[in-house]
Amino acid sequence: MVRRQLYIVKIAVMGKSRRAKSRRKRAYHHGDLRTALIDAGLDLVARRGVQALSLRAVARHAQVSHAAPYHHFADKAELLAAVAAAGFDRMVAAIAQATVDHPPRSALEGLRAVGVGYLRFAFTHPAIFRLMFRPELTRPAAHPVLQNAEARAFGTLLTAIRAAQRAGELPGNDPAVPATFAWSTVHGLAVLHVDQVLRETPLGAVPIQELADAVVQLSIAGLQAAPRPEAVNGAPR
Amino acid sequence: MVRRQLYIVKIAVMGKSRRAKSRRKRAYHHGDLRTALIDAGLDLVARRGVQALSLRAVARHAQVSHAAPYHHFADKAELLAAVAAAGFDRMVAAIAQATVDHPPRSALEGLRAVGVGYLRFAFTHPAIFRLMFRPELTRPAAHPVLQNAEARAFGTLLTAIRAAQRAGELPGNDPAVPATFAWSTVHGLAVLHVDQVLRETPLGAVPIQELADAVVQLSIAGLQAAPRPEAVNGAPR
DNA sequence: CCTACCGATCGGTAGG
DNA sequence: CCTACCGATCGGTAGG
Repeated sequence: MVRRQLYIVKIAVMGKSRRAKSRRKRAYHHGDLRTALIDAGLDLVARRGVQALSLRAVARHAQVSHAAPYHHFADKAELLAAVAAAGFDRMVAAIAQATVDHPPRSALEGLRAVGVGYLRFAFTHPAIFRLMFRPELTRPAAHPVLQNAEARAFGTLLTAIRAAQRAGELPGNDPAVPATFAWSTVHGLAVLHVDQVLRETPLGAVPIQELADAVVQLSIAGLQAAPRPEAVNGAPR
Repeated sequence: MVRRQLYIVKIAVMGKSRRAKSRRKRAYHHGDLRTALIDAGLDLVARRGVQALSLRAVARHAQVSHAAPYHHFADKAELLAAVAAAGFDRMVAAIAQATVDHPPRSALEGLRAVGVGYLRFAFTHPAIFRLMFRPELTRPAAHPVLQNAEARAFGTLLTAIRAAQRAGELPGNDPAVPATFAWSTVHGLAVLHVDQVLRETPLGAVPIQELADAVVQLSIAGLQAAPRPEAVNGAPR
């Protein structure tokens, strides 16, 4: 307790003398370093990419020593998992915003908004998106915080599928396979774009937004057509 | 020239004395170190994952000093790009094998075989697959070898789509959007599985092979339904 | 929450 | 193709 007081005093003085140079500094020392580190991680990954996300770099970005994070996180993976979890929460917000921007007039349009929101988030925050799906950095199996955030994000998709099924706009009543398919579709486009793979193919010419709309559209078309597995067996349309 | 002879003699002797311990060693010194390094990279990534692919580790795995690779590759990225390119070639082979295993009776079945082959490769060689789509490690823009290999792989999909369009089994005559959609679909499932994301959702229960078949099926269904963009606007089936 | 320190690894180069 | 070496960075811990 006594020690903590001393820190705050010391830092307040430092903050004052350097205020012009880095105003952000003082804000990080009001007792919420944990949040400050997560914000620093989000900002750093957005600026410099996943590669730059060392524990020391995040600490530097938050203006603390590289030993400080260990006060709030067991190790590097736990810190990055928390950053990734924050990313999933932002993705959920982006999806919610997409349904606000284009109020759905049907359950299927609600589903489309989920896909559009997912892609919008990935395209707007490519580096964070990358981190969110890099299990060797975040070790999701060991970090319930991250798993829960993932579950919330996935839940928005699951809910939209279930709603469409209940409304009779999609066949079946088990959302598992349709959800996997819809997720695969938008996730695939997201990573192909974010990893700049499309750019190296003839497809690079088509504007990404056009591809995004088309892919979401085709995905829903596939879901609607679901209960005809024999269609592929060669019979012409 | 003289120097090279000396190396070979020296290594031959070493190889002899250690033959029981590492038979592979001698094979790496017949003048094709480049290939040996690529093979070592493929083997190493499969065993220990993308994380383990340092230039030095690859050299170690190939039983040469860590300076040796610079004789054949400008830097680490060029080596990893060559490994990734070899991965794309193996993927093309896997796709070809899938069409052999299940000879298509229609253009659409040919397209399905491409998707199944893609997924089979990803599931069989997850770590190599990961490397193939990690541009920060391979810097594809700087390595034509890799870009060409990517183009060959993508070409198999493009060809299958075009064939289906010409046969009248798929609508339209521009393969760009259908190819992007089909690729996104299988690629999305591949990375969600390889990155073990599905495992952390309720979907983890469904066997991956079942998901793979369903996703390919639904993808093709979406392509067939393509020319009805108004279908999503709420009209019940 | 900081300073100081550890061992380890890395990419790359000199120089033969 | 090797040995020896460089500078840099890293994750983590001691110890206060």
